[in-house]
Amino acid sequence: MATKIDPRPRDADRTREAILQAAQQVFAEKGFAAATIRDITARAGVNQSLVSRYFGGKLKLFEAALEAALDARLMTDLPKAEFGKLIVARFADGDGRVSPLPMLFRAAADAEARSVAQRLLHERVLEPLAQWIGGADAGVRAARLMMISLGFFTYREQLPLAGFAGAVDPDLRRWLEDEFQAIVDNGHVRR
Amino acid sequence: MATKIDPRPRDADRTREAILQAAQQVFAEKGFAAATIRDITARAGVNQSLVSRYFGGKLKLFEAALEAALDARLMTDLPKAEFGKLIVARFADGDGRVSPLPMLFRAAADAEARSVAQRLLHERVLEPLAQWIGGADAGVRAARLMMISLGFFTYREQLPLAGFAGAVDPDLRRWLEDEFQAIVDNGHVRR
DNA sequence: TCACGATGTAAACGTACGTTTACTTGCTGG
DNA sequence: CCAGCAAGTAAACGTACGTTTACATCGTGA
Repeated sequence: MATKIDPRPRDADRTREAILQAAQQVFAEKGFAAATIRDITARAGVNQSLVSRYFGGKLKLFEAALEAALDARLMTDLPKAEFGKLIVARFADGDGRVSPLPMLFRAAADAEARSVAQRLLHERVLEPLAQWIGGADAGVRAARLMMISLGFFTYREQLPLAGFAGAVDPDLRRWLEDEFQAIVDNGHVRR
Repeated sequence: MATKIDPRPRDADRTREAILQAAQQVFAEKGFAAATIRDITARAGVNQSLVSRYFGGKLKLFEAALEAALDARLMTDLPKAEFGKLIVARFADGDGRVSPLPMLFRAAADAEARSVAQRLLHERVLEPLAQWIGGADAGVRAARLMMISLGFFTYREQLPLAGFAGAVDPDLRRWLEDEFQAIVDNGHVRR
């Protein structure tokens, strides 16, 4: 028999990364409580015990996965001039990355995961967002942005209704674009 | 020893109702997966096996509880002229009833409960809402109303941030009122 | 070379859950 | 008065989970 070439030689960093990526997917799909370590590690192709070894448990893995997902800048990398169109396109059509938003609010069912999500949402999303928006009422405008985003995601991915699971209704899309654009412009919807 | 007066004589209907009310509370607080039958029945003061006996299982109990919570009209009982102010007051300040919205989206973590929530949300909330709003684009406007409501609840109760858990910021409140009012008026925000 | 730590695995453990079963208690119609 | 059914209970069952443990395997520095 030919010498077996192991396609995945022993590499702790690579294994850690594989677990982390699988965790991002599974946590985003199923939420914290419904996601199982057996599912995550199976998707990563590694043994289940490695989660405890490398991350210290399920909650710590969730925290690491959420933080990694939030590492990619979520909104503040877009040009303000066309923010509305671009952010709706990113949310509605996807851009290939795993969005951290489903992870954020699907985690809320579990009390421990919720407190982690709260802290990270505040530190990594809301504060940078308010800074990026700027101005006196930046906090309120960031909150509005967050509320609409969460509502959109909840409505679209969490409770997808008939006729809404696919493409977004053009009128609804235009309203979303206007709202998002108004928030970064001056807080008022221009119509 | 004096004769013991049982404060809760055998009464299947009363027991059923006690379970149903406890279920509404616990499901709203913890979501479907995190809520346990033992917790619900303990709060109702009855044996755990009665859930299977009276409702046929946890999922059926959830369906019954959600349907009962949705029985109270959620939005369409308010006068359209002051809809914005009143609906925000109901959402932000509460009106004593158990709101079905937390149940709705906290259920979304579980796949089976989610499909139940989807169907009931559509049948019992969105369709009556669109009918109540009326007009050609009633569907889109109902969707906007639902998105903002879900976003508000998610942001407020699910991921309560520092400074947002208590009273709602006056500016944010005004924005919410305007948005809600505009949806029932003509779909456009008047400013 | 080879012992030893790093890496990975399989199996077992303890726990908590939803559900079912066997049983007890209380009421009521004839 | 009492048989029979409704109502309620306690305990057990089967399962799935996160975690831990004991063991196997690989690579590498002295």
